[in-house]
Amino acid sequence: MTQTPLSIPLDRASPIPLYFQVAREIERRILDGELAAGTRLENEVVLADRLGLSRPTLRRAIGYLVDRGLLVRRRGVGTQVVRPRVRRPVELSSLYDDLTRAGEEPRTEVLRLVVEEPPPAVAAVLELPEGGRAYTIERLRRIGDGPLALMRNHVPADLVRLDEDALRDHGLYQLLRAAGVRLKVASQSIGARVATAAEARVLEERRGAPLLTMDRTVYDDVGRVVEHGSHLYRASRYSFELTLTG
Amino acid sequence: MTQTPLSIPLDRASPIPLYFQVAREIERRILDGELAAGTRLENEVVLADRLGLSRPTLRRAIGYLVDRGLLVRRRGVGTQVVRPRVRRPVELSSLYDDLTRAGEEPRTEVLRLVVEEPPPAVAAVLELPEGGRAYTIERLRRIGDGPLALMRNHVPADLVRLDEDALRDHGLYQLLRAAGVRLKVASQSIGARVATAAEARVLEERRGAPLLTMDRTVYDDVGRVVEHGSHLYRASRYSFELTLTG
DNA sequence: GAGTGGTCTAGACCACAGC
DNA sequence: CTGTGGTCTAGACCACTCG
Repeated sequence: MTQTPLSIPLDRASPIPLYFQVAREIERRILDGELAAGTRLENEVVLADRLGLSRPTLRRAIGYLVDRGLLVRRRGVGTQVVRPRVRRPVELSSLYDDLTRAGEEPRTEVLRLVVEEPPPAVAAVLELPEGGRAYTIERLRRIGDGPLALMRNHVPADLVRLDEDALRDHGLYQLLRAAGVRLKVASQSIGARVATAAEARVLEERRGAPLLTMDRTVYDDVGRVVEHGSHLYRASRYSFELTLTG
Repeated sequence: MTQTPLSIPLDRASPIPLYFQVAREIERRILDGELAAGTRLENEVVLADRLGLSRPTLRRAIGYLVDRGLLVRRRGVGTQVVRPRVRRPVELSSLYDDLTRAGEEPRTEVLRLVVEEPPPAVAAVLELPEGGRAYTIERLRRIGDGPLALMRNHVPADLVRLDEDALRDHGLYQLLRAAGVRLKVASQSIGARVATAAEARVLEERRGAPLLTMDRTVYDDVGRVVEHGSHLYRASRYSFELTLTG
C-alpha cells in the first residue's frame, strides 16, 4: 500500500490544540478519500519532524484517530488507514436529534406535562430525595404522515424549566444541554412486545402489532440521574442502529 | 468533599506500563469504595511527585479513567471521583459470552452448517470476491428449559475453520478470536416483528409473538468484513442492555 | 492572585516486526 | 540487524475557576 508524505497547515495562534488540528485534518483526508484505505503514514518521528511538532503531540493526534477506528497502529510495522466505514459512534442522542440529522422533520405532540411527586418506582430510579418533584412528560413523535413513537420521560424538577412550547420545537436532550446539564452516560434496555389496544390507537397500529421498547436512564458527568425515559416505537417504522467498538 | 493523599506501589520492572498500574489501582479503590464518590484527588503535580512519576505519565493514567467515566477533571477545580455506576461499556460480545458471564449455561443446537457460495445479498455484505465462499450457520440457543434465540450467521470461509462440535461448545466470537481474527467494530440494527408460524414453532412461541431482531456486521481492525448475522430473540425472554457514553 | 488542569517540547530508552 | 511504535521524563507556558 502507498505511503504518503503528509503536509498539514498548522495555526499556532489558534485556540484549537495542535494535536486536534492535525487529527481533524487527517480525518478529513481519510473521509474525502485523499488517504485511501491501506495507505501507510510516514513513521512518527519523520512526520512529527515535517509538521514541526514534537512526537508526543503527533502521537496524541494519531492516538485520537486510532481510538475512533480510523487508523491502525502496529509496533514494528507502522500506521495505516483503516478501510473507511460508516462509523457513527454510539452517541448520546435523542430521537429528535437523530431524525433532524437524517433530514426528517419530526413533529411533537405534548400529551402531558406536569411537575409532580412521581410514583415511588420512578422516584427511586431518579434518586430523588424524600418528597422530591419531577417532570412527567408524555409526547407523541410524528414523522411524515403518521406517529412513530410514544415517549414518557421523567426529569428532576430542579434541573431545568420545561414548557410545552419548548418541547414541541426541541428534543428533550437539546433542552437539557441548553440548561447546562452535561449528559455523560446512559444505560438503556431495548426490548419488544405487542401493542395494547390503547397503545395501538395512539400509534395508529393494529392491536397486537410489534413495538420496540426502550428504557433509558441518563447520568451527568458526576453521576447524578438526569433523566429517565420509557419509550415505545412502532417496529414497522423504526429500528435502532448502533455501532459498537471493541 | 474529602481530599485523599494517594499512595500506590509501582513495579518499575513489570512489563505493565506505569500509567496502567496507576489507573488500575485507582479504579480498584473506586470500585471498592475506598475512594468514595466526590472524593477529590490531589492536584496532578503533587500526586505525580509523590508517586515518583512525571506529570504526563500520571495524566495518562487519569485520562484513561476519565475516558471510562470514573473520574471528572475540571480545569481550575481539580479531579473528582464520579458517583459509581454500573458502567459496563458497550462491548463486542456474543450472546454466548453474555450468558456465560451472567452465570447461565447456554446450550447450542447447530441446525445447519455449510460452506457455500452465499446468495448475492449476503456476498455483498461480506464483500466476498466473485465466487467467494462462506459459512452459513444456523443455530438455536437454549437456556434453562427453553429456546432463547434463533441465529443465522455468515463468515467468509477463508477466515477460520468451523465444525459442529466447536460451535456447540463455544460462542462464534470466541472461535473467531481464537483463530486470530481481531474483531474491532460492528454496526448493528435492532428491530422487532412478530413471529411467523415456522419461527414460532422452533422458538416454542405462539404465532404472532413479539420477536427482537438483530442484524449485525462485524469488521476487523483493518476494516474487513468478518461476520454477518441475523438473529431472532424471544422478546419474552430477552432484551438488549446497553451503556452509552457521550 | 493562587491553584488547577490543558497543552507542548525535546529528548531518551525499550519492545516488537520483519528482513 | 533496522525500523517501527510504546513508554517515560522533566521541564515549560497557558487558560480557566474561584475566592
